[in-house]
Amino acid sequence: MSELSRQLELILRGVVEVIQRAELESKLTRSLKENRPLRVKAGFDPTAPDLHLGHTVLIHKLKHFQELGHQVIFLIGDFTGMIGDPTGQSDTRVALSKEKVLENAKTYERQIFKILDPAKTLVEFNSRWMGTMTAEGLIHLSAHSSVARMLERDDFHKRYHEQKPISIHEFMYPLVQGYDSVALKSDIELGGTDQKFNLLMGRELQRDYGQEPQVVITMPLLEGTDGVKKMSKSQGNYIALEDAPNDMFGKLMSVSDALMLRYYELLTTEDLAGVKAAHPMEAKQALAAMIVARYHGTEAGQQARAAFQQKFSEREFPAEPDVRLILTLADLREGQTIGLVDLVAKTGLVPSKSEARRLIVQGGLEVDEQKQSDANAILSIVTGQMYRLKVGRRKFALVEFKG
RNA sequence: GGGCAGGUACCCAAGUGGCCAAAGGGGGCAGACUGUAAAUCUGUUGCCAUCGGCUUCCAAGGUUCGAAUCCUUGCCUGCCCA
Repeated sequence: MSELSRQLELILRGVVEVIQRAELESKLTRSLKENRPLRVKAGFDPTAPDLHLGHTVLIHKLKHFQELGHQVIFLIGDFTGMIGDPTGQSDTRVALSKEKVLENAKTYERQIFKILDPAKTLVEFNSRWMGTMTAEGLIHLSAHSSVARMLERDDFHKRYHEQKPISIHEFMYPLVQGYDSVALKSDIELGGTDQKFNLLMGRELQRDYGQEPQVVITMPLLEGTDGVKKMSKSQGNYIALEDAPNDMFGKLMSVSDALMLRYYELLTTEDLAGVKAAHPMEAKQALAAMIVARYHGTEAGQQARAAFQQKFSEREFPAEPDVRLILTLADLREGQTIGLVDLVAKTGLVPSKSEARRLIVQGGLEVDEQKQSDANAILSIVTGQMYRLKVGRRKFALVEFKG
């Protein structure tokens, strides 16, 4: 197999679309001939402090390029993050402060290097060129596209017809992202399928600025834990790379069986037929352990699995409760008693007393493994004794009174 | 600048003087069941409380015995015209 086809095979694994395939091949051929690595860019907006599994689909693809000896550019959209990518959004996104964006960006670098080789990765911030662009420059940039062109985009189109607001600055987003490719002279840009419009804008702008247009490679979107919408920070359906091992494990277990297969497909190299043949719960636990191990180490993966089994499969009180509550005299009524509702509320595991009451009536409270469903019950507290509360399905508190 | 239509709970969305703490859906939570924090079914979903009370329907005023509902002003959004 030639070096070209070897590279192509790895590059094309799992991708949805390549625009244009022929251009990719000629870029690769030239790269090999001239022994000059291609500049491969993928951008991420630091709109939340965590990268999540959805991003890793792209990062793994970057990793492939890195392994093939190309120059990987991890672009942190600290400037675009302040605009907010309107892609797929039905509302204007809330603009983030510069401070917040920078704070988030810092953690990104640390997180990607769990996958990418730091020595071979170029980390860039688009504020480097956008932050110094003059108003004149911006206006010139915006002259490269038109309102009609923007409204071709389905998300804008919908919002426009649903009479929902579209702010002018949202039109700037694709332009700025496209300009990033000009500034970085990128040969290839990776993105999710939803990014196609933005990615293509890079090609147009590069042409306008006299550069050879980048090749666009789109990757599938990973659905979030709800199984429907794409995994996204703003939807809250994500599994962050820096989620604690137990959280990460639990979130993966809460995914539907169908979605589990999708995760196997996009996040692992496991044989899918084998996964389907396995017991769903076993398969899901194996997946969860695998992913936790990837980001927290093998041992953490094992431990998370054991903790999960203890807490949910066997419904035992966990080694480490969510809350340890020490009661003082001020918390108790006369005769050293406390109402159940008050007790549950004091753990802070429910937002209000009404919620605590509801939970109790519905049978969601256990004290020392005894279900307590009388909301008006009063508990006598013995000094120094530990009380183990199970609050709802997955929250536990250890309560003690020290006189 | 002018005209018109809107702003309801976490989200979407009914309600257009009392029967409204406010339909319905989504989401969340709980229970049952199970193979898991999956699926399914059921219940529940402002706050405080023993009956019952208190604060909500963009904001501030007003009309009324009584307002989410009517009036005034303001703020915000969309459409049409300029």
